[in-house]
Amino acid sequence: MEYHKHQAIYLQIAEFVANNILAGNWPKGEKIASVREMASTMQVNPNTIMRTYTHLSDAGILFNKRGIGFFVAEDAPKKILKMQKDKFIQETLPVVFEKMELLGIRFEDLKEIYQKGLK
Amino acid sequence: MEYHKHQAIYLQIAEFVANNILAGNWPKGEKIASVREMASTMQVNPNTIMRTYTHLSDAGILFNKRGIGFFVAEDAPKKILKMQKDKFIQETLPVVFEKMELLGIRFEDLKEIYQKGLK
Amino acid sequence: MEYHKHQAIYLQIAEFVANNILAGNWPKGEKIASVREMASTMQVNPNTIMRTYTHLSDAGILFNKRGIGFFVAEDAPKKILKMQKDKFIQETLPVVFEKMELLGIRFEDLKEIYQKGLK
Amino acid sequence: MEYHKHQAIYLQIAEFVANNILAGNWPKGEKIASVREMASTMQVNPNTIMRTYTHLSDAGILFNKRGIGFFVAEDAPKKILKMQKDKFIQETLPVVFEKMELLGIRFEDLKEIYQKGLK
DNA sequence: GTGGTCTAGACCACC
DNA sequence: GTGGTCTAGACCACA
Repeated sequence: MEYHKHQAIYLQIAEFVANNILAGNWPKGEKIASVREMASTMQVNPNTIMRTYTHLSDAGILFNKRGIGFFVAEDAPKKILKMQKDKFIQETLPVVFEKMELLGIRFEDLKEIYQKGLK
Repeated sequence: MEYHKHQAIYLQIAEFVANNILAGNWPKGEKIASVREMASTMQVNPNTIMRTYTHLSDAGILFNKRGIGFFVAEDAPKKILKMQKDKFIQETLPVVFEKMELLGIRFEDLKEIYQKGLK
Repeated sequence: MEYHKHQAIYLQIAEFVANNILAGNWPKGEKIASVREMASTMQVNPNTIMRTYTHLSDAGILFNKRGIGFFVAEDAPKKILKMQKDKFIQETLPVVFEKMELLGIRFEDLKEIYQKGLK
Repeated sequence: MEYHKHQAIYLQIAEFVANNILAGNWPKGEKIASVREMASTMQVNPNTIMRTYTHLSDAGILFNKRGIGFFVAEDAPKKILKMQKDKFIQETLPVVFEKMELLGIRFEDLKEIYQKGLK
């Protein structure tokens, strides 16, 4: 896997994990790769994977059983969607709106463009 | 200059030229580097620069006098903005709208988010 | 097909394509010959045909689906007429007006000649 | 000299002769090349040159002295201009007007285009 | 010298 | 298979 420099690697791996869950590759309730194993697969430091798993656990997408490992939470897909939605609203949209301002596109123009796109 | 592979080189150079004009480095009416000269500077084939210049001429950003060279058009900055606006509407917005659909964000939700961003 | 040297080959082929569309040989919405196929038929380099097709697409006479081919646009005949009209105004008329100047024919004389021609 | 097939060769040579007179290469009153000499130079049959000279004599551009040769008439340039003017009005303009009709350009549009061209 | 066109051949992404 | 881009090298008209 290639990493780009515009985002922390642990977040890029978090997206990778999330996408696998969404795709159904890793069913809910199932144990996922251990920190050391995943670190080896992804060719990064185990600490980085730990941050990824902790991050996903905080979001309720994973949960862990001490001494055993990390597991896919029951409603993981739903949580992932919410996570992506939040990220989209907090990171992507502001950039889009800023560029609109720069190019002189008013919000009112958006609706027209949006409806054209649906045709 | 580095080129990324996700966009044609001639378009990347076109953006480079446009940015220089917007920045005021190349005043309107002024002759810009000849095709061969620019090709040497940018380390690409003259045909590629020819394509860049023709592209910008079609957009009204440059004009040329045969046997003399290419020049920055009078209202180049205005045309560049229009070009960027068109590109944003035709390339960026569709992707944004598609992702909105995927994440279950309705167009009506946008207005609220937009107004929050202005505070 | 014979090519004359006073005009770029890709433009002569563009006219050929336009005439076929106007004549109804290539109905709107229909796929036309692929770049390589046409190149073989016309005995020119594929790049030259690519230029022809791109030129006609820029003018809205053709459109293309990536990986599939080029197609005749819905309102192609209308666009072709506009294209020919523009060419006539930008290329033919200036030459006519220049020759008028050379021969000492004033614009006012034209009207009389024009009306005689209608009889 | 190259001949194109869209016009009789004797007329093409007539234009050639006329242009030389207008350019001042062949001063008025001067004897021009004999029929045989010109035929050799132009690589055509003497009969063709004879038609050319007769045509120009009819128009008052040349005159001949029997047994001596053909000479440039006193007011040849003026006659040539009139000849070209007549040809322009009777041959060129009708074609232009016909094409205008075909392209949907009204005579009223001409004035605007004409004045733009003068800028 | 300038732009403009054309060829031959290559490689890529997408379908 | 399709279009799309790029290179290398050539030749042309025009100024």
